[in-house]
This record gives sequence, structure tokens and C-alpha cells, in this order.
Amino acid sequence: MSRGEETRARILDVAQDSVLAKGFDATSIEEIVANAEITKSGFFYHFRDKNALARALIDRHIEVEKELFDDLLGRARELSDDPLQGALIGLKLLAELIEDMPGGHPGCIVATAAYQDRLFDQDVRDANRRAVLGWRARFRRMFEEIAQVYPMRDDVELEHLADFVSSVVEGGIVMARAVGDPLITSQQVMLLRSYIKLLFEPRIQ
Amino acid sequence: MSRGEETRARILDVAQDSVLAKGFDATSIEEIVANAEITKSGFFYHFRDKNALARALIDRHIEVEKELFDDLLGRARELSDDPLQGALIGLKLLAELIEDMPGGHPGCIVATAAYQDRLFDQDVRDANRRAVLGWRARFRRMFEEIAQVYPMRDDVELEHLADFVSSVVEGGIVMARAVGDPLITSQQVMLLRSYIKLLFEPRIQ
DNA sequence: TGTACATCAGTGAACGCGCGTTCACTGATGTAC
DNA sequence: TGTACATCAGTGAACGCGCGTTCACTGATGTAC
Repeated sequence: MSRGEETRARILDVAQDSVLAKGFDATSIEEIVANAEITKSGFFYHFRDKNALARALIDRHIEVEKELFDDLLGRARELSDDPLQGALIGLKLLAELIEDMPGGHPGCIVATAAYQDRLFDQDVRDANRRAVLGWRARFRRMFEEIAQVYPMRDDVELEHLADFVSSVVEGGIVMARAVGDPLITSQQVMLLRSYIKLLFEPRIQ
Repeated sequence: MSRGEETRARILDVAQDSVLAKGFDATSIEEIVANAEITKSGFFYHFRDKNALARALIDRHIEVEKELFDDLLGRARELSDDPLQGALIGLKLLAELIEDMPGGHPGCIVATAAYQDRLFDQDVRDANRRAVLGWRARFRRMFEEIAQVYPMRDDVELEHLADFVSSVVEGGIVMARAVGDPLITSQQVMLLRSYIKLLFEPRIQ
């Protein structure tokens, strides 16, 4: 990583912290450059304007999250050949991952962008939309594999079910923040896991 | 309602629209007073400062949401004496209510406040916290009544389950906004309903 | 190996605009006698 | 019923501060010959 790339990454790091805590508009460039220890004009060397920063934050978020899930589901798949058990293990790993984050899940910039969309230009909104549709496709595949092996106990659309994963995580983050209890997010993920179990797991009785 | 109360309500109405669309900080007082058709100083007659507006928005939101749920669960209770059936009917009514909102659920200011909390003073954060804890208590009672009659198919905490209702709604709103498909929120509520059904409903087989 | 030039990764000062807030004032309505 | 005063619900002009953005410049590193 060159000096320029390092500075750029540092800007994104400190910007993300502030954006998640206060929202995009309330995060001033002045504040970002103070924390990143450069000058204001240094910021504008790396980003054409504030919108370009938003775009870069979302793009990087997509990248990081994709790697995280690849890793998580890959590990889960190693632990079980069965797609249902793999998914259940994956969700448990996800809950543990979130639980172990100091101070709770830092928040999702896709959610902040969703609640501030009239602020951003079409580019940013598109990037945001693509991120969510990417999650949908990923989890849909996961549930399709399960549904090929196990009958469903209730008649629900796999696409809605795929979105349910994202919903519960996003909602769980909002709840954790609102109540001030970081553990809520992982508890909610475990309830999602309970649903998947009841929906697909054959009854032993 | 006196003239002053009408103006105050009009200010809150237009402010809420903007806050949900762009976030609190990005909503200027200038913009609010333009839409409410008063002068800027008229705004400061009704609110001491911008924080007082945030506080009032959250307080009113709690009030409105409480009435909405009282009405909804009351109607559901009229349709069935059984607590489980009542809850399932209530969730279905909720999904329909959200589905019928033109342009989708307008969003939850508790969620925007959750993602911008460092902006607000302790008063506002407390109001926000109380709102969410109120929901928790309400849904917890609902699930306790069900659990007294029906055994649970999976061992989950009723408190977490109560939060799950809020999580799914909040997450569903985020998803609907991010994807740009207003129907997602009600679809997610129907999945929550599916979970409650599988979790409590006795098997017929 | 030295020189000339180009690119990279910034700096420092200045800009104008919009924002939240204040303050002195005002017309309309309500109340006491 | 009329008058005096108080309160309500604002108006209009001005303020200073912080913000995003621009622009001319600069030292360090890379590249060609």
C-alpha cells in the first residue's frame, strides 16, 4: 500500500466511525481531517467532494461485508455437509461474531444511507441498492439449497426469507443502539436461527 | 385546538417528513418554516431550539404509535379470544396496514435518532430509549399470555421475542428504503408471523 | 551517475453561503373592572 | 358596554460561526535519457 492509499484508508476509517455515530451530514470534513491528521485540502486531493466520500464508504462496506460472509459461510460449510446444518452453524457464528464486537456491532452504513437518501446523488443510492440486492442473492442461494433437501413447514417465499436475514440484522442494530444494550443484535440473530430451524428441521417426535 | 397548537402540529408534520427523508441534521429550520408557512422566528416561539424539536418529534411518535397498536391489538382481540390467534390476526392486520401506506411505511424516527445519537442531548436519547422499552413491555405481555396457553417449540426468551417484533419492523423499513420496494416491510412482518405460528401453534399432524 | 521533468501527495489561506439563534417589536385575542 | 392591560402568536432584520469548496503553491518521489 502506497502512502496515498494509506492516507485514503485512514480517511475512510475515521469517517466511518463518525458517520455511524452521527449520520453523514452531521459529520464535517473538518472533523474527519482532524482525526485523520491531514489538512482539509488533503481530503479534497483524495475525494472530489463529500458525495464521493459517501460512495467510497458504501463501496468499501460492500467489499468488507462480502469477505466476512464468504469466510463465515465457508467455515460453516466445512463444519457440516448438510446445507441446513451449515446455515444454522453460520448463523450461530454470525451471532457470536457480533456478540464479540466491543461495544456491539458498529452499525451499517447502508442503513444510515437508507435513512438519509435524499441527501445523496443517484450514484450513491444505486451503490446502496446493489449492496442489499447482493445480500438477497447470497442468502437466497443458501435457502434454495436447504429447500431442495428439506420440506418447508410453512409456505413462505425464499426471496422474502433471504431479505429476512438482512432485516433482522439491520433491525437488531437499530434496537441495540436505541436501548443501549449491545447484546440485543446477536440475540435477534439467534431468534432468526430459531425460525430457520423450526421452518426446515424435520420433527423428531 | 387553538391557533398556536395548530401551527405547532403543522411544524411537527412537515419536520417529520423531512427528518425521515434526509435525517435530522440535514433538515434545516429554514426548510421547515417554508413548508409550514411561517417565519423562522415563529418556529422559535414554539421550540426553544432544534433539540426541543427532536424531543417533541419523538414524544409525539411514541403517542401515535401507542394509539395505533392499542387500536390494532384491540381489534385483533375482538376477532379471537385465543391469545395466539389474536396475535396472529394482529400481525396480519399490521402487515396490511403497512402495505396500504402509500409509498410504504414512512419510516421510524426512533431509528433515525438511533443512528444519529451523538447529535442529541441526554433528554432526546432517553425519550428514544423509553419508546423502545415501551414496545418491549407491550409485546412481552402479549407473548406471556400466549405462552401460558401454548407450549413453545423452541427455547427462546420472551423478552428477546418481544424485541424481535420491533427488530423486524425496523429492519423491514430499512430494507424497503434501501431497495426501493415499499412492499418489503409488510412481507417481513408476515415472516415474523410465520415464526410465531411455528413457535406456538400445536401441530395438527 | 547526473540532470530535467512529471507525477504524487499533499499545504495554507481565502471564499461565500447557509445555518441556528437572538432581539426588539407588533397586531390580534382574552380578561378585569 | 367601554377601556386598560396582559397574553398569545407570531414578524423582520441582523448576527456570527462553521461549513464545503477552490486555488495557487510545494516538497518528495519516480522516470527518461
